[in-house]
Amino acid sequence: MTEQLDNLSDLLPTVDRPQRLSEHVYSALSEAIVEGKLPPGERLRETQMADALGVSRTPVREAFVRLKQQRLLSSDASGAYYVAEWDRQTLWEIATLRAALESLAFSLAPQNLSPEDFDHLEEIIRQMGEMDADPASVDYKRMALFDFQFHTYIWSRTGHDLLEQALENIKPQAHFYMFLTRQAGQTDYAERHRILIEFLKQGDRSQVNEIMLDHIIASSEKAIAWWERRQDKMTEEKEVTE
Amino acid sequence: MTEQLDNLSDLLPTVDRPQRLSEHVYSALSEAIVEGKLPPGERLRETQMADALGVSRTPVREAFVRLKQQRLLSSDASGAYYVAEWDRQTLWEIATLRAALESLAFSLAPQNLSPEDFDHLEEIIRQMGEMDADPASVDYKRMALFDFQFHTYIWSRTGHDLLEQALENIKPQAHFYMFLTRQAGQTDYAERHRILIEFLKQGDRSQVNEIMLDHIIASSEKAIAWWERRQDKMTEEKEVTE
DNA sequence: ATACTGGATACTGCATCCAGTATACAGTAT
DNA sequence: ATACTGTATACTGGATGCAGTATCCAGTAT
Repeated sequence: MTEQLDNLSDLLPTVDRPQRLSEHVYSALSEAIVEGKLPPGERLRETQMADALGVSRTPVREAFVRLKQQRLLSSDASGAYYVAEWDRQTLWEIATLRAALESLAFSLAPQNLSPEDFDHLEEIIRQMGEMDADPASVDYKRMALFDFQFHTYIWSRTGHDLLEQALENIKPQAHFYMFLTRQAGQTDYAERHRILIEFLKQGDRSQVNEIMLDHIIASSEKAIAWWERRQDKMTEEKEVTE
Repeated sequence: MTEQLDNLSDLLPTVDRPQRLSEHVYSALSEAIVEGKLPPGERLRETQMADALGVSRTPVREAFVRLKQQRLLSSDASGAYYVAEWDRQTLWEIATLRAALESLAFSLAPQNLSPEDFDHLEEIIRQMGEMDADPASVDYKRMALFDFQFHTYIWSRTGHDLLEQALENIKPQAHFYMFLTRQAGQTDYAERHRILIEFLKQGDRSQVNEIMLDHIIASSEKAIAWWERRQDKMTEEKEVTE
């Protein structure tokens, strides 16, 4: 047993360590909040949540803290946690912040994009196009998946870990935003992303802000209007129940 | 006792709640790290830190998690924590990310700035000028204070909570960066901020990126060079000690 | 009935405890 | 001596315990 095997780590698959429980709790909660399964304003209790998920309070606590930082939860002076109630202002903040970060991403990525990368991105757009063409088949979750595949791919090509993480952090909110625009009837995802590819290929870098503002914010009014209508409806229903 | 006092909260000073312990731990650690009191690469143990600060492990844990998110700590697969070791790449990431966020801040703030706000900002610059004029008296901590007063004031005028928080989150890193540029001999703080005021007053908004890149990144090479020299020196010293 | 007050209940923040795993070290074999 | 291996120690993630405080509700006074 004295042979040299200095490339062992290349040969063997890495054992995947069990994720931290707080990660699970975090993703379960962020998904539920974004999809509206946990109604805005709802109070969340550590104990209750721990019991529901079959874990102790510690990981729940950690997830709560993180969700609060991301504005998916809010908390009052006494420390009680609530599902955040978003309004026009919040949605605007999310959109503008994301636009600023994506601008940086899109101004950095081009220098690291190979022809193969573009093939990959175009394949994603092709699939988006299929869904756009047949609105009946539209499944917002699948479309969201494509959208995020596209954007996270760009993020990974920025060579900028901190930026990548910042974008990752507002992903749930962006996800929610996408959920809205889709509900509001948007069906030109492929086309809108094709514009981005064009920009990456040969765009004028100084235009990056306008491009991103258009991509992310332009459709916001429609989405927000839809959101506010839904809000009203939910409030009514609540009043009936009570 | 039936008089009406519906403006009670205006009359009485609010009782200041005791801050969370994890906040104290967080700020103590971030300061220590930024000022190099905790050497990069140093392993930090929850127990040790808890004992040192006279608290239990729980708040220390919470602070560690937050510091890790902000890249002030790193941790390996086994979960052990270390003071982050920054390199040229990290410093570049911090500077570019901050520039992107400040760009957004500086494009939003002008519409909310009153003449009084400008008076306030100019007063800060005046004090900076005094320190610049007399390099011998320079106290980096005091200058950092002015710098942050200036910037956080802008942040608070953006009307964008999420952005404000994002900037607040990279404040320790920005602070460290400032610490570097100061060591590297920069003495034109007042002048550099005067440019920003000019921009806020009447600048061409589409130039915001260039302005911020200049303000934040232009001096980075000097700072990074200084940093790398310091790194080398510290490594040598360490070798002597060992 | 409505408004107030006191006490029971419940929840959060912090401390401590426990289990599983990594690290350090000493003893053994080469 | 150097390399290996088994054990003892220590550390982290997660569970639980405890104290202080907020919330809820019933009983009393108006």
